[in-house]
Amino acid sequence: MATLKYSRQRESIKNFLAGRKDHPTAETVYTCIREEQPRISLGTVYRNLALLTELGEIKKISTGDGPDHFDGDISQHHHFICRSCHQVSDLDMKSIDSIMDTAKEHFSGEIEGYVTNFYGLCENCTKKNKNT
Amino acid sequence: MATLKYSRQRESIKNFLAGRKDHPTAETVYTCIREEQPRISLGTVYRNLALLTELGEIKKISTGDGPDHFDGDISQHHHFICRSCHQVSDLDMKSIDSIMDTAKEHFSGEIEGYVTNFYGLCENCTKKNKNT
DNA sequence: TTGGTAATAGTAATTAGTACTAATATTAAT
DNA sequence: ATTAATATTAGTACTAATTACTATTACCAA
Repeated sequence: MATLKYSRQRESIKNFLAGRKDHPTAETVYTCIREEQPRISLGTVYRNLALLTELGEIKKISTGDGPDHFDGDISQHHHFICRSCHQVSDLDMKSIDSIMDTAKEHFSGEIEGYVTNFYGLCENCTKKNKNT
Repeated sequence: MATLKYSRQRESIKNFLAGRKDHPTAETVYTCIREEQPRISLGTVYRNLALLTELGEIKKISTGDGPDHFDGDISQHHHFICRSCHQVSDLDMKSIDSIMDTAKEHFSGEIEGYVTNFYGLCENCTKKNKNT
Protein backbone atom coordinates (compact mmCIF):
# COMPACT_ATOMS: atom_id res chain seq x y z
CA MET A 1 0.00 0.00 0.00
CA ALA A 2 0.87 3.66 -0.33
CA THR A 3 2.20 3.08 -3.82
CA LEU A 4 4.26 5.93 -5.10
CA LYS A 5 2.56 8.23 -7.57
CA TYR A 6 4.36 10.50 -9.99
CA SER A 7 4.51 14.18 -9.14
CA ARG A 8 5.88 17.01 -11.23
CA GLN A 9 7.12 18.71 -8.06
CA ARG A 10 9.11 15.71 -6.88
CA GLU A 11 10.58 15.26 -10.34
CA SER A 12 11.72 18.89 -10.42
CA ILE A 13 13.34 18.64 -7.01
CA LYS A 14 15.24 15.53 -8.00
CA ASN A 15 16.38 17.02 -11.30
CA PHE A 16 17.35 20.25 -9.64
CA LEU A 17 19.62 18.46 -7.18
CA ALA A 18 21.04 16.24 -9.90
CA GLY A 19 22.08 19.33 -11.82
CA ARG A 20 23.97 20.98 -9.00
CA LYS A 21 27.48 20.43 -7.74
CA ASP A 22 26.84 22.30 -4.52
CA HIS A 23 24.55 21.18 -1.73
CA PRO A 24 21.49 23.38 -1.41
CA THR A 25 19.24 23.73 1.60
CA ALA A 26 15.48 23.14 1.41
CA GLU A 27 15.03 26.91 1.28
CA THR A 28 17.35 27.22 -1.73
CA VAL A 29 15.62 24.36 -3.52
CA TYR A 30 12.31 26.08 -2.88
CA THR A 31 13.48 29.48 -4.15
CA CYS A 32 15.02 28.06 -7.31
CA ILE A 33 12.22 25.67 -8.22
CA ARG A 34 9.71 28.44 -7.72
CA GLU A 35 11.08 30.22 -10.77
CA GLU A 36 9.65 27.45 -12.92
CA GLN A 37 6.83 26.39 -10.63
CA PRO A 38 5.68 29.50 -8.81
CA ARG A 39 2.94 27.68 -6.92
CA ILE A 40 5.07 25.00 -5.29
CA SER A 41 4.92 25.19 -1.52
CA LEU A 42 7.78 24.96 0.94
CA GLY A 43 6.09 22.06 2.71
CA THR A 44 6.09 20.11 -0.54
CA VAL A 45 9.81 20.71 -0.88
CA TYR A 46 10.48 19.48 2.65
CA ARG A 47 8.20 16.47 2.25
CA ASN A 48 9.78 15.39 -1.00
CA LEU A 49 13.32 15.95 0.21
CA ALA A 50 12.52 13.69 3.16
CA LEU A 51 10.87 11.13 0.90
CA LEU A 52 13.73 11.08 -1.62
CA THR A 53 16.20 10.75 1.24
CA GLU A 54 14.25 7.79 2.58
CA LEU A 55 14.18 6.20 -0.88
CA GLY A 56 17.94 6.66 -1.06
CA GLU A 57 17.74 8.82 -4.18
CA ILE A 58 19.37 11.82 -2.54
CA LYS A 59 21.39 12.40 0.63
CA LYS A 60 20.72 14.65 3.56
CA ILE A 61 23.72 16.47 5.02
CA SER A 62 23.35 17.67 8.61
CA THR A 63 26.04 20.21 9.30
CA GLY A 64 25.51 20.62 13.03
CA ASP A 65 24.86 24.32 12.58
CA GLY A 66 21.99 25.77 10.59
CA PRO A 67 19.67 24.01 8.20
CA ASP A 68 20.22 20.65 6.56
CA HIS A 69 21.70 20.50 3.08
CA PHE A 70 20.91 18.03 0.32
CA ASP A 71 23.04 16.21 -2.21
CA GLY A 72 21.89 14.66 -5.48
CA ASP A 73 25.10 12.66 -5.70
CA ILE A 74 24.63 9.50 -3.67
CA SER A 75 28.03 7.99 -4.41
CA GLN A 76 30.22 7.40 -1.37
CA HIS A 77 32.07 10.61 -0.62
CA HIS A 78 32.68 13.04 2.22
CA HIS A 79 31.91 16.68 2.81
CA PHE A 80 33.70 19.72 4.05
CA ILE A 81 31.71 22.30 6.01
CA CYS A 82 33.08 25.83 6.36
CA ARG A 83 32.64 27.22 9.86
CA SER A 84 32.53 30.74 8.53
CA CYS A 85 30.30 30.77 5.42
CA HIS A 86 28.67 27.38 6.20
CA GLN A 87 29.04 26.22 2.63
CA VAL A 88 29.25 22.51 2.04
CA SER A 89 31.67 21.15 -0.54
CA ASP A 90 32.70 17.75 -1.79
CA LEU A 91 35.90 16.14 -0.69
CA ASP A 92 36.99 13.79 -3.39
CA MET A 93 39.09 11.29 -1.52
CA LYS A 94 39.07 7.55 -1.26
CA SER A 95 36.46 6.48 1.20
CA ILE A 96 37.50 4.80 4.38
CA ASP A 97 34.94 2.07 4.75
CA SER A 98 37.45 -0.02 6.66
CA ILE A 99 36.46 2.01 9.72
CA MET A 100 33.03 0.41 9.49
CA ASP A 101 34.60 -2.98 10.05
CA THR A 102 36.71 -1.67 12.90
CA ALA A 103 33.63 -0.04 14.44
CA LYS A 104 31.62 -3.27 14.16
CA GLU A 105 34.26 -5.11 16.16
CA HIS A 106 33.87 -2.60 18.95
CA PHE A 107 30.09 -2.40 19.14
CA SER A 108 27.37 -4.85 20.00
CA GLY A 109 24.51 -3.30 18.01
CA GLU A 110 23.91 -3.19 14.25
CA ILE A 111 26.08 -0.61 12.53
CA GLU A 112 24.46 0.24 9.21
CA GLY A 113 26.45 3.24 8.08
CA TYR A 114 28.59 6.16 9.04
CA VAL A 115 29.09 9.78 8.16
CA THR A 116 32.34 11.71 8.22
CA ASN A 117 32.29 15.48 7.95
CA PHE A 118 35.33 17.70 7.84
CA TYR A 119 35.31 21.16 9.37
CA GLY A 120 37.44 24.27 8.95
CA LEU A 121 37.74 27.32 6.74
CA CYS A 122 37.17 27.09 3.02
CA GLU A 123 39.62 28.66 0.58
CA ASN A 124 37.58 31.85 0.17
CA CYS A 125 37.10 32.39 3.88
CA THR A 126 40.77 31.67 4.60
CA LYS A 127 41.61 34.66 2.42
CA LYS A 128 38.96 37.08 3.61
CA ASN A 129 38.51 36.01 7.14
CA LYS A 130 41.73 35.90 9.12
CA ASN A 131 39.94 36.13 12.47
CA THR A 132 39.54 33.41 15.13
CA MET B 1 37.57 42.24 27.28
CA ALA B 2 34.61 40.04 28.19
CA THR B 3 36.70 38.27 30.83
CA LEU B 4 35.09 35.11 32.04
CA LYS B 5 33.45 35.30 35.43
CA TYR B 6 32.72 32.33 37.66
CA SER B 7 29.16 31.09 37.77
CA ARG B 8 27.70 28.38 39.95
CA GLN B 9 25.39 27.38 37.11
CA ARG B 10 28.18 26.87 34.60
CA GLU B 11 30.16 24.90 37.16
CA SER B 12 27.20 22.59 37.79
CA ILE B 13 26.66 21.99 34.11
CA LYS B 14 30.30 21.10 33.59
CA ASN B 15 30.38 18.79 36.60
CA PHE B 16 27.15 17.17 35.62
CA LEU B 17 28.48 16.28 32.18
CA ALA B 18 31.81 15.12 33.62
CA GLY B 19 29.94 12.67 35.82
CA ARG B 20 27.94 11.01 33.05
CA LYS B 21 28.91 8.30 30.63
CA ASP B 22 25.95 8.98 28.38
CA HIS B 23 25.40 12.09 26.31
CA PRO B 24 22.52 14.19 27.58
CA THR B 25 20.58 16.82 25.67
CA ALA B 26 20.21 20.39 26.90
CA GLU B 27 16.75 19.48 28.15
CA THR B 28 18.10 16.57 30.20
CA VAL B 29 20.86 18.73 31.66
CA TYR B 30 18.23 21.29 32.59
CA THR B 31 15.92 18.77 34.24
CA CYS B 32 18.68 17.13 36.24
CA ILE B 33 20.44 20.31 37.38
CA ARG B 34 17.11 21.74 38.46
CA GLU B 35 16.93 19.18 41.25
CA GLU B 36 19.80 20.96 42.96
CA GLN B 37 19.24 24.43 41.53
CA PRO B 38 15.50 24.81 41.03
CA ARG B 39 15.82 28.36 39.75
CA ILE B 40 18.21 27.72 36.87
CA SER B 41 16.69 28.63 33.54
CA LEU B 42 16.76 26.68 30.31
CA GLY B 43 18.33 29.62 28.51
CA THR B 44 21.23 29.55 30.96
CA VAL B 45 21.76 25.89 30.21
CA TYR B 46 21.81 26.51 26.46
CA ARG B 47 24.09 29.53 26.81
CA ASN B 48 26.60 27.72 28.96
CA LEU B 49 26.57 24.58 26.86
CA ALA B 50 27.40 26.76 23.86
CA LEU B 51 30.07 28.63 25.78
CA LEU B 52 31.70 25.48 27.15
CA THR B 53 31.66 24.00 23.66
CA GLU B 54 33.37 27.10 22.31
CA LEU B 55 35.97 26.92 25.08
CA GLY B 56 36.58 23.30 24.14
CA GLU B 57 35.67 22.01 27.59
CA ILE B 58 32.81 19.87 26.35
CA LYS B 59 31.72 18.55 22.96
CA LYS B 60 28.49 19.06 21.08
CA ILE B 61 27.12 16.04 19.23
CA SER B 62 24.71 16.80 16.39
CA THR B 63 22.87 13.66 15.50
CA GLY B 64 21.09 14.88 12.38
CA ASP B 65 17.73 14.07 13.94
CA GLY B 66 16.36 15.67 17.07
CA PRO B 67 18.16 17.83 19.60
CA ASP B 68 21.90 18.12 20.05
CA HIS B 69 23.63 16.02 22.69
CA PHE B 70 26.62 16.96 24.83
CA ASP B 71 29.68 15.08 25.97
CA GLY B 72 31.90 15.92 28.92
CA ASP B 73 34.61 13.64 27.58
CA ILE B 74 36.65 15.62 25.07
CA SER B 75 39.16 12.88 24.28
CA GLN B 76 39.20 11.79 20.62
CA HIS B 77 36.51 9.18 20.15
CA HIS B 78 33.52 8.43 17.97
CA HIS B 79 29.81 8.02 18.58
CA PHE B 80 27.09 5.65 17.62
CA ILE B 81 23.58 7.01 17.13
CA CYS B 82 20.63 4.64 17.22
CA ARG B 83 18.07 5.40 14.52
CA SER B 84 15.30 3.95 16.65
CA CYS B 85 15.76 5.22 20.23
CA HIS B 86 18.14 8.05 19.24
CA GLN B 87 20.50 7.29 22.07
CA VAL B 88 24.13 8.23 21.63
CA SER B 89 26.84 5.89 22.84
CA ASP B 90 30.62 5.86 22.77
CA LEU B 91 32.52 3.75 20.34
CA ASP B 92 35.84 2.95 21.85
CA MET B 93 38.00 2.31 18.86
CA LYS B 94 41.31 3.67 17.67
CA SER B 95 40.77 6.97 15.99
CA ILE B 96 41.57 7.36 12.37
CA ASP B 97 43.28 10.71 12.23
CA SER B 98 45.17 9.67 9.13
CA ILE B 99 42.05 10.57 7.18
CA MET B 100 42.68 14.19 8.19
CA ASP B 101 45.97 14.09 6.32
CA THR B 102 44.37 12.42 3.33
CA ALA B 103 41.60 15.01 3.37
CA LYS B 104 44.08 17.87 3.51
CA GLU B 105 45.76 16.62 0.37
CA HIS B 106 42.45 16.80 -1.44
CA PHE B 107 41.24 20.17 -0.27
CA SER B 108 42.46 23.72 -0.72
CA GLY B 109 41.00 25.28 2.44
CA GLU B 110 42.01 24.83 6.08
CA ILE B 111 40.79 21.55 7.54
CA GLU B 112 40.71 21.91 11.30
CA GLY B 113 38.89 18.80 12.38
CA TYR B 114 36.45 16.09 11.49
CA VAL B 115 33.57 14.20 13.01
CA THR B 116 32.61 10.61 12.34
CA ASN B 117 29.27 9.30 13.52
CA PHE B 118 28.07 5.75 13.13
CA TYR B 119 24.40 4.93 12.60
CA GLY B 120 22.28 1.85 13.03
CA LEU B 121 20.34 -0.02 15.69
CA CYS B 122 21.68 -0.31 19.21
CA GLU B 123 21.70 -3.65 21.00
CA ASN B 124 18.45 -2.99 22.85
CA CYS B 125 16.57 -1.87 19.76
CA THR B 126 17.92 -4.78 17.72
CA LYS B 127 16.17 -7.08 20.17
CA LYS B 128 12.90 -5.22 20.56
CA ASN B 129 12.54 -3.62 17.23
CA LYS B 130 12.79 -6.00 14.32
CA ASN B 131 10.98 -3.66 11.96
CA THR B 132 12.41 -1.73 8.97
C1' DT C 1 31.99 48.81 49.88
C1' DT C 2 31.53 50.06 45.91
C1' DG C 3 31.59 50.32 40.98
C1' DG C 4 31.91 47.93 36.67
C1' DT C 5 30.59 44.30 34.07
C1' DA C 6 29.47 39.31 33.35
C1' DA C 7 25.81 36.21 34.18
C1' DT C 8 21.18 35.04 35.33
C1' DA C 9 15.99 34.24 35.27
C1' DG C 10 12.16 34.77 32.82
C1' DT C 11 10.03 35.71 28.77
C1' DA C 12 9.54 36.73 23.92
C1' DA C 13 11.05 35.75 19.43
C1' DT C 14 13.19 33.08 15.75
C1' DT C 15 14.46 29.21 12.88
C1' DA C 16 13.82 24.98 10.78
C1' DG C 17 10.82 21.71 9.99
C1' DT C 18 6.23 19.00 10.49
C1' DA C 19 1.14 18.29 10.58
C1' DC C 20 -3.42 19.15 8.90
C1' DT C 21 -7.03 19.67 5.44
C1' DA C 22 -9.70 20.71 1.52
C1' DA C 23 -8.70 20.67 -3.28
C1' DT C 24 -6.12 18.67 -7.17
C1' DA C 25 -3.49 15.24 -9.88
C1' DT C 26 -2.33 10.63 -11.06
C1' DT C 27 -3.31 6.00 -12.18
C1' DA C 28 -5.95 1.79 -12.79
C1' DA C 29 -10.27 -0.10 -13.97
C1' DT C 30 -14.36 0.41 -16.46
C1' DA D 1 -12.80 8.69 -22.46
C1' DT D 2 -15.07 8.39 -17.61
C1' DT D 3 -14.92 7.20 -13.32
C1' DA D 4 -13.25 5.84 -8.88
C1' DA D 5 -9.65 5.38 -5.54
C1' DT D 6 -6.07 7.46 -3.40
C1' DA D 7 -1.51 9.85 -3.46
C1' DT D 8 -0.03 14.54 -3.62
C1' DT D 9 -0.40 19.32 -3.26
C1' DA D 10 -0.89 24.31 -1.59
C1' DG D 11 -1.66 26.88 2.05
C1' DT D 12 -1.81 27.44 6.62
C1' DA D 13 -1.30 26.31 11.42
C1' DC D 14 1.61 24.37 14.53
C1' DT D 15 5.73 22.41 17.10
C1' DA D 16 10.50 21.73 18.66
C1' DA D 17 14.80 23.46 19.50
C1' DT D 18 17.30 27.21 20.20
C1' DT D 19 18.48 32.20 20.56
C1' DA D 20 17.64 37.09 21.85
C1' DC D 21 16.20 40.56 25.05
C1' DT D 22 16.05 42.94 29.48
C1' DA D 23 15.79 44.06 34.15
C1' DT D 24 17.98 42.16 38.06
C1' DT D 25 21.64 39.69 40.48
C1' DA D 26 26.35 37.86 41.31
C1' DC D 27 31.22 38.18 40.92
C1' DC D 28 35.50 40.38 41.67
C1' DA D 29 39.07 44.03 41.48
C1' DA D 30 40.17 48.45 43.38
